[in-house]
Parts: sequence; C-alpha cells; structure tokens
Amino acid sequence: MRITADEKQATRLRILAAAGDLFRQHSFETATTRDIARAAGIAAGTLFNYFPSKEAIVAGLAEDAWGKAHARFQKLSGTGDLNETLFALIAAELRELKPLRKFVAPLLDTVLSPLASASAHHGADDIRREHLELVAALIRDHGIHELPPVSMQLYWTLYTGVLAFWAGDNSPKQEDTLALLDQSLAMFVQWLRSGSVP
Amino acid sequence: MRITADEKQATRLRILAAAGDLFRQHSFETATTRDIARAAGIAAGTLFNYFPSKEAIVAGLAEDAWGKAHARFQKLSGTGDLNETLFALIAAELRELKPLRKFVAPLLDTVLSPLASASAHHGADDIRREHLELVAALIRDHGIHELPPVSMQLYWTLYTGVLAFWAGDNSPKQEDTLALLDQSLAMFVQWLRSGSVP
DNA sequence: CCTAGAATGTGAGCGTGCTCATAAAGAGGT
DNA sequence: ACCTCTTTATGAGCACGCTCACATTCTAGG
Repeated sequence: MRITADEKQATRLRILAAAGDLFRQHSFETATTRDIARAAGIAAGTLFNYFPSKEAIVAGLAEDAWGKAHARFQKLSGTGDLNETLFALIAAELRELKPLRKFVAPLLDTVLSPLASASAHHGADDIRREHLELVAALIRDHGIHELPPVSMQLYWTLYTGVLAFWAGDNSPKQEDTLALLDQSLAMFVQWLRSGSVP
Repeated sequence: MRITADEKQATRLRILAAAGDLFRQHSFETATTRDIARAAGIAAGTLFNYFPSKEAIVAGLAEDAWGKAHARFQKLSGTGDLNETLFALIAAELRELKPLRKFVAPLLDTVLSPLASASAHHGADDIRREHLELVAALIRDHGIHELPPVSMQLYWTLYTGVLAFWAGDNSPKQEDTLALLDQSLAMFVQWLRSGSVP
C-alpha cells in the first residue's frame, strides 16, 4: 500500500477540517477522536498515523493560523515604537486565531511551561520558538541590545497569560483582552528600558 | 451506614498520604486512582466520594501547604518594602510546596486561566482567592490604593508563570526560580507605582 | 503477469479516570 | 429486639485516548 504525497496531504487536511468543525460544534473535550476519524472518512487508528495525539491536531490548526498571521504582519510591518509593534503583532495573531478561540486552552497547557521539556511537543514547540525569535528581533531592531537574562521567560509568561485570558474572554469584541495586552506590553517594555539603560 | 466525622477525616488523610507517596514514587500520570485507593485501603469508587477528581487530590495536598505557608508568613510579617514583602510571601509558599514540586503542574493547568471558570474547581479556586486577597491587602498596606483595573490579572499571570517555571526548575536549589521571581516582582511593583502616581 | 516487499489502513483491545445501581451498616423510633 | 431510613462503600461497567498485530494495497524487479 503506497500512497502519493498528495493523497497524504489531502487526508491530513480532511482531518484538520473535520476536527475544526467538531471542536467548534462541540468542544475539545466532547469531540472524540473516533468522531473526528469518522468525519474524515478514516479508521480510528489511522488518525494517529497523522497526528501523535489529540492535542497535536489542535497544534496543527494553530500552526497554520500563526503562520498566516506572521506572513501578514511582515508585510505591513511599519515603524512604530516597540509597544505598538508588539501590539500589532499579537493583534494580528489573535485575528487569525479567532476561529480557534474556544479550544486553544489545551494548547496553552502544553505550550506554556516548556522550560524543561525541550522538544516534548512537536508542533507546539515550533510555534513558541518562532514567536520568540520574532519578538527578540523586534526588540533588537528598536535599539535594545542587552536584555536582562530572564527577559524572554517573562515575556512568554505574559504572552501566554494574555492568550489564556483571551480564550475565556466574553466581552463584546474581546476588548478586555486588548486592554490587558496593552497593559502587559506597557509594563514589559517599561521594564526592558529601565533595565538596559544603566 | 453512618460513620463518625473522625473516621471520615481519617480516611481523607489516608488518601492524601497514600496519594502523596505514590505521586512522589511514580508521577501524577503513572500513579493510578486504583493504586491510590488500594494504598488507602478503600475501594476504587470510594475515592471519588472524598475527592471529585484526581486533580482535586493534588489540590487537597496543595491547600494544606498553602495554608501552612500563610500561617508562617503572618507571624514574621516584618515591615520591608513591597518588593521584599511579596518575595518573602512567595518564598514561604515555595518552601512549603517543595515536596509537591514534581506534580503541581496539573494544578497550574487547572488554577491558571480561571478568569471565566468562576467556581469550576473546588479547592483550587480557594487557593487563588486567598492568595490574591492577601496580596491585595499587602499592596494597600504599602500605600498604593488605586490599582489599575487589570493589576490583579497581571499579577496572577506572573505568579503562575513563576510557579510553572519552578515546577520544572532543575538548577541546584531552584535558584533560577528565585531570580525569575525577583525580576517579576521588580517589574510588577515598578509598573504599579508608575501607574498610580499620576 | 507474477510475486516479494514495503508502506499504510484497520479495528479489536488496553488501561485510564470516573459513574451508578446496588449492597452494607449504622441511628433512631416504637 | 425489630423495622425503617439515611448515609456510605463497593466494584462492575462506561467512554475515552491511544496501541499494535494484522490485513490491505501499491510498487518494483524479474
């Protein structure tokens, strides 16, 4: 049984589409892997030839969204101050992630504290690395070259905190999240500057 | 079948002790609820008359530790500045939580983003409320009365971030965690002051 | 064509956390 | 003593995520 790369890619996309639909209609917990497999037209076990775990399916959906957001951000990357630039980046991410808002929580538990778990989670780790490299580059571009050692850990904590809040934010247009994001970045950038000047 | 409150309390403590031992010997995931029940001398189902979920057992262990830490903190609550006071509080907590360090991670996933889930998790929610009230009181005691609206959300994000780091910190005496805690509090307090002065 | 071998699909089955109908065991009234 | 009623303990059983021995399907070499 040999199958073309096209067919494999098609199956992968069918799984992602089916999973997205079911996660939206039900929830991450109530949509079972058996349901997803049936909706994608494959056997229950086959699902795990494509994704090593249920969470990895969400990571697959999320990776797409993050990729799109970064592509879009690179294009209109203006020349505001650091605050505004970071805000624009994360706002772009939230925009792309919006369809996944209700079921990204499982990912946060996985992506969150991975200071010890180097490459435990496959797709999720890439998301983290890519985002952090992008942010580090932006910080450098704005003239801050000597970061306090724990800077990026602190940044990541604040970033995931905003995402966690956003996932449960029921204010009209998730405007409460934007307020929290604004304050988080203000605090972080102020601290960055005060730490690198002396 | 009626049982004295003493017997119930004794069973509860036997469960907590057995669970603590097994979580330490194995891990949160590999120690099964059946194992815990057998070690406590009860049937598998009886366990769930005492704790609504496996995570709730960890919450029970943790609640004890947090309580002890707060009691100890109240006694030697000196009159340092806000930074030092918060550092002392959290350091006291970490000291008491140390035996649980390897398996508190499941709690963080539960306690972490609970901005939406009002009272979803029983013991865990109490831990959060108690800690936040204590911190809010300390902030007030140090002359800061008008908190920016998202202050406590930001604080909680930083606090759980430190705990998550600590849970996976393999540096000699978890000294890396203390460095992160120091910086986190410095950033937070600096931001608090700059926000409440104007 | 045929056949050997490799890659992928399949679903029965495992161990898990947790539930629920039922059994067992007191406390209180007569 | 006896019966009733309430509370707790029990373990068979459920649905889940995931695994693995096997079936199935295609390619390649003759």
